[in-house]
Amino acid sequence: MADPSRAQAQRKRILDAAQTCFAERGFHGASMAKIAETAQMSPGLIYRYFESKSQIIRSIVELQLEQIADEINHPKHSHQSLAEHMFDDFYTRRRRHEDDRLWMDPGLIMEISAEAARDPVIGVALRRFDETVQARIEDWLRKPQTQGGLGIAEADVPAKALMLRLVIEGLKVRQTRQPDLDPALLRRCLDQLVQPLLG
Amino acid sequence: MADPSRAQAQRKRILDAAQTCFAERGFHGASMAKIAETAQMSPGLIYRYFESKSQIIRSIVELQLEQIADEINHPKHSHQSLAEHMFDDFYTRRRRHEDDRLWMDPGLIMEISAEAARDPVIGVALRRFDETVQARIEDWLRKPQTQGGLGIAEADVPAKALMLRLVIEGLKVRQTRQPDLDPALLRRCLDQLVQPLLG
Amino acid sequence: MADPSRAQAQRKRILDAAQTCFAERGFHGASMAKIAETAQMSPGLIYRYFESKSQIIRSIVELQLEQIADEINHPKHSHQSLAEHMFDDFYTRRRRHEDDRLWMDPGLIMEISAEAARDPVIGVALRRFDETVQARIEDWLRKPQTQGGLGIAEADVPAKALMLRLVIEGLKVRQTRQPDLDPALLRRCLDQLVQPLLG
Amino acid sequence: MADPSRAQAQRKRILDAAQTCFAERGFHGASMAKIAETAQMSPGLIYRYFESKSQIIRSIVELQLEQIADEINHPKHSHQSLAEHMFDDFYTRRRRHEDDRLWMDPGLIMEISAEAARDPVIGVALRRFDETVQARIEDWLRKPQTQGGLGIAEADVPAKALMLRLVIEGLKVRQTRQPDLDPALLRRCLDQLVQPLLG
DNA sequence: TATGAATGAGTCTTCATTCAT
DNA sequence: CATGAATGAAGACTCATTCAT
Repeated sequence: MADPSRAQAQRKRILDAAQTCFAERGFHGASMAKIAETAQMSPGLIYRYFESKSQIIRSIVELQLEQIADEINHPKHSHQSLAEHMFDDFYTRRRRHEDDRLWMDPGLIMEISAEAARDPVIGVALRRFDETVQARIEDWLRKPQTQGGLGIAEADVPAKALMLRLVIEGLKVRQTRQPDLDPALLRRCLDQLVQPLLG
Repeated sequence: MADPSRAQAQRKRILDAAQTCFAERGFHGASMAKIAETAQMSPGLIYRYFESKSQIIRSIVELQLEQIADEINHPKHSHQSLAEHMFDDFYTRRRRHEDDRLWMDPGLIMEISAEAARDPVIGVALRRFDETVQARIEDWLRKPQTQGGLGIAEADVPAKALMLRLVIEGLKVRQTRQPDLDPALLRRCLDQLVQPLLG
Repeated sequence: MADPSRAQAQRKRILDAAQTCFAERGFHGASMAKIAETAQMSPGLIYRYFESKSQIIRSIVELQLEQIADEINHPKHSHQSLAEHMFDDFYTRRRRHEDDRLWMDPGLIMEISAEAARDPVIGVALRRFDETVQARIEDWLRKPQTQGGLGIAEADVPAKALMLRLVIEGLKVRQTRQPDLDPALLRRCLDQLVQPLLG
Repeated sequence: MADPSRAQAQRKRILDAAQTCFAERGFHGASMAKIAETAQMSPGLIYRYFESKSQIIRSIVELQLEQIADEINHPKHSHQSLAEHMFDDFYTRRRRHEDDRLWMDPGLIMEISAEAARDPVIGVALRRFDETVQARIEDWLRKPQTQGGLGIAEADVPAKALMLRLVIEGLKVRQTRQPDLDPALLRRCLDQLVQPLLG
């Protein structure tokens, strides 16, 4: 009677609901009851698919981090200019992924960073994914432009990858606090920041 | 016999304890009982000096933001190269201010950003201080180098101020997640980022 | 499976327990824990059915006031002599209504009067019900005896209604303080008071 | 060093303050801190003169009851018509006694009645004073008019004393809930009630 | 599988009372 | 005698989790 695909679907419903609630009210502000209501199921049922609330938080964190990692060198972005991509990303907060969950919700990013300092499991996960992302960014930077990369010299890769991360993460913070930032200004800023990255 | 200096000292004890607890467990993970224990006083006593837990959170937030704002154009940094300053800051997480409270605890920065999305009072405070900081950074950028500024042309000031903020805030995030980042790498990265800022 | 009748039954259990506790220890002397224990449920469960303790108090107040208002011109009393009715009422403190809750608990009446001076919601409710009761008493006084009223001349109605209320409320106070009052004495007293009311 | 008159004065200050606070917020709504503030002294000092808060409540109750008992056959009222006296009393809620404490604050009367059902000491005190008052009213009723009494026949005294009490206590309740009652109406009502009392 | 009522430990907060000064 | 800071035991209320149905 165990239907793995149904179980999978239920887990997804829960995670979707949890993500929505967490983005709105934070990990600690969102109650299981609210998550259950959002998922249109009973609170008790959630515990058939997740051991505890912190398991849900950890799953959300893992999913978000995976999505970020996937996004970094996603083919559809490789032909875009880097600045353009970051620019577009900034103003499309509410864009939804194909699985209907928000992609890198900036509020969640802050929550995750804060939670990482507390839940050691999340801390480890965050650091592990940080490394993955780092590796992918570096790959992307050093891959020749003919293969969708930037073709940067090996010696410059680590520093430039770090530069990229600083700006990307700084953008996430700005996105949370100043989502209506003047687009023209941001565009100019990003162009100036990215030029030396590529040059 | 109402001793204002004692009251002040008690408030400080409470804020110090709260900051420690908040940095360790987050605003919502730290209980008043734990804060009281850390401050070595009874839970009830805290309420002689603060109306509620959220008043304490708001006080912490204001203090942190004030410290950041003060630090931005502190004279002792104006003669330092910008990259050097940011570099030093990164590796001195546990440096304590003269009043013995941690200066810009990176974990707290994440908490504040997360909390701002929930507590509207903190949201407003954060936005107000953002504007203050923005103004100070711009002042600093446009002030002639003879007066300790960077002497940047007016037209470039807004974009460069934004660049600066992105990198600063990106550094805060990195500081939380990767405090043992290779110093040589960071140094190289910052130099490359800051050069175009000044040029 | 949301069972409205169960919810109704639970609300009743809570109100019954609350009324018992309030009558014994007063609105402020009765703790939610004690009410929960009396209702044989956990404290948390109460909050599924009532928003707060003061909502419970208000519900009790409303119920008591409704019962009083209902009782005033209840058909079964209209054919009784007025004095007889008041007399009977005095000595049946512990009589329970068909819904098993005490009817016009005299201790509660004092609590309500005291609380009305503090909780404005209760103050308003009390004044509103006062008016309702006033209107019903007046109706009863002026309705012809053939219809179960007293057939009192319109000009005399307001003063006689007030007389009635003074005596009724005075009886409530006596009931609290001197429940074992000599029946024969009370009977004689009421007869003398009511005669001029009717005459 | 023990100055009995000073101690007496301090006790009075405390009781005055307590009465004010209790009348405004009830026995349980008034905190010791508020009473201390009203008495313009420190909370700690109160405990030099009273063992506990409930001792203060009991003292207040005793004082109120004594004042009521005293007032009943106070010479200055004996030459007044009874109805007139009750009428005057109704509309002079804020009149202050020579010792500056409110006389028979109606709100307090409700508090006391409610508290009597809870604190057995107060219950006993209330019943004891009830008896005293009863005796005094009866004395007054049976004393010849030449001596300031009403000269009522012995056989009628108990019932008429009870009638008097019912109306007096009913008036207290009305005073709490409907202090702006139409004076002409009340006058008419009282006249009709008191006539048979005297006749 | 699903419900949602029920639990109870834990949270913030208040306040009568004590005690060092 | 007097202060008021300090205590700590409740109190109202919340919410993750369980379990009978």
